[in-house]
Amino acid sequence: MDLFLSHFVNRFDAKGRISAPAPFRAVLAKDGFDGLFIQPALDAPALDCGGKALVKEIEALLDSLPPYSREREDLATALFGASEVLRLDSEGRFLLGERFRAALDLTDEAAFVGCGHKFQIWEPRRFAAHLEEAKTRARGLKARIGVKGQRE
Amino acid sequence: MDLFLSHFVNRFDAKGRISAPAPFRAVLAKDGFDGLFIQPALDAPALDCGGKALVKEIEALLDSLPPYSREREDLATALFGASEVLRLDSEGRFLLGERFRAALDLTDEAAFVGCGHKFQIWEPRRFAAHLEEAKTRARGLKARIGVKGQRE
DNA sequence: TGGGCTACCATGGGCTACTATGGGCGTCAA
DNA sequence: TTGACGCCCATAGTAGCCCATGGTAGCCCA
Repeated sequence: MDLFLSHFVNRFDAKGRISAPAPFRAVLAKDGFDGLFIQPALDAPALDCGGKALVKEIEALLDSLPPYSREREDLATALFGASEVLRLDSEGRFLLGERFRAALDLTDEAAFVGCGHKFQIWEPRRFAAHLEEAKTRARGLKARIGVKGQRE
Repeated sequence: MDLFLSHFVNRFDAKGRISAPAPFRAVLAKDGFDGLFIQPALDAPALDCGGKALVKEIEALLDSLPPYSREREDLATALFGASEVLRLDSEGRFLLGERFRAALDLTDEAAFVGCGHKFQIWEPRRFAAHLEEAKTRARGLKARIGVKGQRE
C-alpha cells in the first residue's frame, strides 16, 4: 500500500534540518524518486510534497490544458516555478529553505500529513485547526453522499 | 464469511499495547493487509478500523469527487490525514497512539465492535450506552417494517 | 454426561533494532 | 577565509520481536 498515511510532528535541529518520517521515506523509496519534490500548496498554508507520482500528476494536470495557453503557462509557473527538489541526507533529513519556512510560519516543529498520493507539511497548530474544519465539512459531505448513494 | 462480527473488550498492558481480537485478526489476514488501518469516526466517539477493504472504500469515495476540488481535499485531509496504519506484533497486538486514546477517553480497556466490513474501537461504557440507544432505534425501525410487510 | 487434556488466546516482560535528534568535521564555493 | 552544506558518528527513547505464563474454551475419551 504505497500511500502516505497518518501524520507526524518532527522538530528542526540547530542546523535547520528536519527528519522526514520513516514511513514516508519508505513510500518515497518505493516510488523510486531519490529526493523530495516540494511546492507550496495553492490553496492552503502548507507545502505539497511527494515523489515521482506527484510530479506525474502535475504533468497530467498541465497536459489537460491547451498547449501555449495562458492558463497552462500560469499553472506551470505557479506549480513548477515555486517548487524545489530536495535531497535527503543519509539519516533521512532535509533542509527546508528559508522561503518555505517563513511562508508557513514554521519555528521549531513541523507536521507531516499523509494525503494518500502526496503528503503536506504544516505548522502543527495551524494544521490541527484545519483538520477540525475539514472534519466538519467532511461530515456534511458524507451526509449528502449517504443520502444519495449507499455505503457509509 | 470475511466480516467483522461480535464485540470484545480487551485491556491495555503496561506498554500501552492491546490485542486485536483473534477473530478480527483472522479477517484482516484474509484481507491480505499487513497492518491495521485506523481513523477517527466522523460521527461517533470511536475509531474506524479495517484493512485493505476499508482503504479501498475511502479511495473510491475520493475518486468519486473531482480532482483538486475543495470537497476532495477536505475529505482526503479528514480521512487520510487523521488516519494511521499500525502494525500488529507477532501476538496480534498494537500500540494505539496517545492522540487516539485521549480522543476516546480510553484508560485501561477498549471495546472492539464488529461492523461488517470494518470494526470500531470504543470506550467500553460509552459503547454500552450507544448500543442501548441503537437497539431502541432498531426496535422502532423493525416495528415499522413489520407493519408494512409481515414477518416477525 | 462428566472429567481431564490440549490448544488457543490475552497478557506480561526482556531484548534489540530502528528512528529522531544532536553534533563534529571536511569540502566546496563565494 | 568563512560560511553553508554534505557526510559521518553518537545517543536516548521507543517500537517491534521473541519467549513465557495463566486462564479458558473446546475436544476427546471413558
